[in-house]
This record gives sequence, structure tokens and C-alpha cells, in this order.
Amino acid sequence: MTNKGQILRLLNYKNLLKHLQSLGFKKVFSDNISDTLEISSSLVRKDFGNFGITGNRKGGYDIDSILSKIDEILGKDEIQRVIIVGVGRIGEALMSYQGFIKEGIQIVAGFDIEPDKTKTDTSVPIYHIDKVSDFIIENKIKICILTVPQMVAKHTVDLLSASGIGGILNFTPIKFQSTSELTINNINIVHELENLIYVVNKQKENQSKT
Amino acid sequence: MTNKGQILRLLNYKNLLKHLQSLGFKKVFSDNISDTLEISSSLVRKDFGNFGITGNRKGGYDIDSILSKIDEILGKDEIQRVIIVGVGRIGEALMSYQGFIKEGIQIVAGFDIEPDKTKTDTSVPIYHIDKVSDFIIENKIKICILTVPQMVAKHTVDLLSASGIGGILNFTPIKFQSTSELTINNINIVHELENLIYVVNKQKENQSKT
DNA sequence: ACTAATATGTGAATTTTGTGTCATAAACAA
DNA sequence: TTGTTTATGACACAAAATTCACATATTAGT
Repeated sequence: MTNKGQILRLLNYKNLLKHLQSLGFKKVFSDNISDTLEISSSLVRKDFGNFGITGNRKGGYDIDSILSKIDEILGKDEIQRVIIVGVGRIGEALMSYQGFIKEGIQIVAGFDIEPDKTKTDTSVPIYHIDKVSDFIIENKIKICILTVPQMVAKHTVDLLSASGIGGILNFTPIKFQSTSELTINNINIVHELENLIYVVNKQKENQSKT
Repeated sequence: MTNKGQILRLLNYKNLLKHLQSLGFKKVFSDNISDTLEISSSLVRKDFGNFGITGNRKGGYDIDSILSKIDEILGKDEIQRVIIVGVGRIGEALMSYQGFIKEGIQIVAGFDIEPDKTKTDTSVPIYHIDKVSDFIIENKIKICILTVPQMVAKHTVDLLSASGIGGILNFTPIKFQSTSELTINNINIVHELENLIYVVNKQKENQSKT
């Protein structure tokens, strides 16, 4: 019933609705949303229907109630504690990224193999990778951001998996498969860029044909 | 004919094939690829077919020729010059990211509004944002990575668009739509993480139901 | 040379995802 | 109250993406 892109769309709805809310709007129509996101209004209504979000015929949808419903769907009642494994440049950048906290996501610790990177006097402590397994178990961590070098990626995933983690957001270039126990979502920045380059070059070719 | 995920799959094929090549393999069968990537072998064959990659019945595909064909498809004959706009933590991390160069992508400059961030004595120079428009035009830059703060995202996209850039890889939380002139691919890290959290929590629920 | 084995290539079938259509409920006006 | 408008919600339809199924080419063994 709920398909792949639906949650990502729901998050887009949320962003837009929060914006409209901040502008003082109280209600919204499916085609207000569909127009700005460039999808069909029936898809918006279908998504809402699938998640049990209802509106009033002629009256549209109440922004406040959609937003609280979305938060409920996403389980925003409790703060999600996330760890970052691999405190290189990208790991470091994500560790201090301000965008997480207002979505109820808290980076609670970083882990790295370099002993001189470990420090516990900062707002987010960085521990040695040896301690990650105990930390996950003791703190019941379910989600991890993986930003280690490619060389140690597989080994690290195995370690995290053995520690019983539930989900990994993987920024390494190695593509990992999910299992029933462990969901791994891969973000390959180089591939995203290569894909963009392909599309842009293709587009240019087609334009010059005209 | 060529569909949305196809190029990203092609890049996955490339990674896998390079790995197999490094292990000394000369040829590969569609189900070798499909097994490791957990897709169907017919999809692999169909992708290959769509891109004009042919194999030998019974004999499989020749790894060397697939790889050179893929590079040809991706236009890897020339180095792609890319700029980064917004040298905050993420921009900085991407600027020194080692993964780009071996895929023929070169980060040629960074741009930021902070005057004390500008420096030209480094391997990749950082200029003031005022100079981005001229730089794009003079150097015929087609692709940009956008890592500015949310507040100035829209304004910056307008600026880049007016300078005639062809593609933006957008890391800001604002979702932008592509036009026929300008392709914008959005990577929303917070959304990716929220999506993962949703899936993992859902999974846990379903497991406890059993 | 003949036969058996096997992996490709491709059209058909299926699944997945998104859109159009329209009856109906709600709101408003007269 | 009655009529008119209008946006939802449900479902049929369409499009896109993926898998199935199998004829065909190619190789290897006897």
C-alpha cells in the first residue's frame, strides 16, 4: 500500500505546509500542493488517503492537522538518537549540521579509528571505534550514518550489523544491500553528480539538434 | 527509452565490473551482475541492450568492452569541471573529497559570501560569490554543487540560473524544480535520514507483531 | 558433424507508480 | 430552503519500470 517514494513525498508536503503555516495559512487544497511540487493533485489526495489524512469536501485540508498527522506517521513523538561512524570531513560536517535537530534527530556520538580524534569535552563526543558496539547496545541506538573510508566500509558494516543496529545511511561508495534485520540506504554522491552530468550533456546535445 | 534510474544502475554496473576486472575476470554473465546487485538478470540485459552493449550468446559479456562503452556513454573522454557554491562545512568537505577525481570530475573553484573564506593559494581557489557569474561564463562551467545555507538558496539558484549553468546538485533543504534549461537534482540529507528512520521503525513494528 | 548445454536478446506479461474522471459531500449565496 | 459551486475521495485508466519466457546463436563435448 505504501510505496517507495511516498515517505519522501510526505516529507516534501511537510516542508511546504510548514512554510504555508508560517505565512499564516490555515487550510490548503490538494492542487495548491500539487502545483508547487509539480505532481498531480490526485497523487497528493491519494497519498493523504493512504496515510489516513482526510479533508473536507470543498473545504480542503486543515494544515495543522495534516502536520500533526505527518509527525505521528513519522513517529516524531520521541527524539531519534543517531550516531556517526567515521569522523572524516563529511562525518564532521554532518555532526555539526544544524538541520537535524529541528526534525527531532539528535546526533549523540561520533566514532573514529584515529585516537587523536576522540574527545569527550565537545557537545557531541567522539569515541574510538572500539566502543561503538557497546554504545549501540547500551544506548539502544537504531540508526547510524556511515562516513568511513571505502577501504574499511565493509568491515564497519559487519561490525555495526553484529551490534544489532537497525538502519545505516551509507555515504561510502560501496553499495550495500539491506536485509530483513538491517536496512541500508546508500547515498553515492559521486554517482549523483555523474548522473547529473550525463543528463545535462544529453540535454545540451538534444538542444543543439533543434 | 532510457529511464530514470538507468544511469545510476549503469554506474553500479561499472563499479562492480571494475572490481571483477581487478580480480582478473575477463568476462561476465548478466546473472553474475544481477545476483550481487539484487536485481533481475533481464533488467541487466535490457539496460545493456538499451545502451548498445552487446554480448555473445553463451559467452556472456566482455568486461573491458562494457567498461569502455560505459565510459563512452557517460562522456568520460573529457574532464568535467565543477564548482562548489557555499563553502560551509559540507561544501568544504566535498571540495576536498577524493572520490571525484578518479571519475574524471574536477572541482575547479569554490565560492562563498564570507570575504575571509576567499583564498587563492590553495589547490582549489575560493572566490567571493560576486565572481561566480563571470567565472561560469568565462570557464564554460556547466555543473555546480550547491551547499549554501537555506536562507540564500533561492537567491543563489536564481543567480546561477541567470549565469547559464546547466545543472545543479542541490544539498540545501529547499526543493527546486528543473526547467528545460537547468536540471536541478536535490539531495535532502535530513529527508533521507527521516525516511530511513521511518522504514526501520516500521520494520521493528512488523517484527514484533510476528 | 552432431548433440547437448547455456546465456543472450527481445516481445509479452506483470507490477508499480502516477493521472483523469466523476459522483458526492460540504459550503455558500440567494 | 433550494440551487450552485467546488474540492474531496474512490476508482478506472494510463504510463513507466521491471520481470517472465522463450526462440536463437554460440560454444563445448563426443
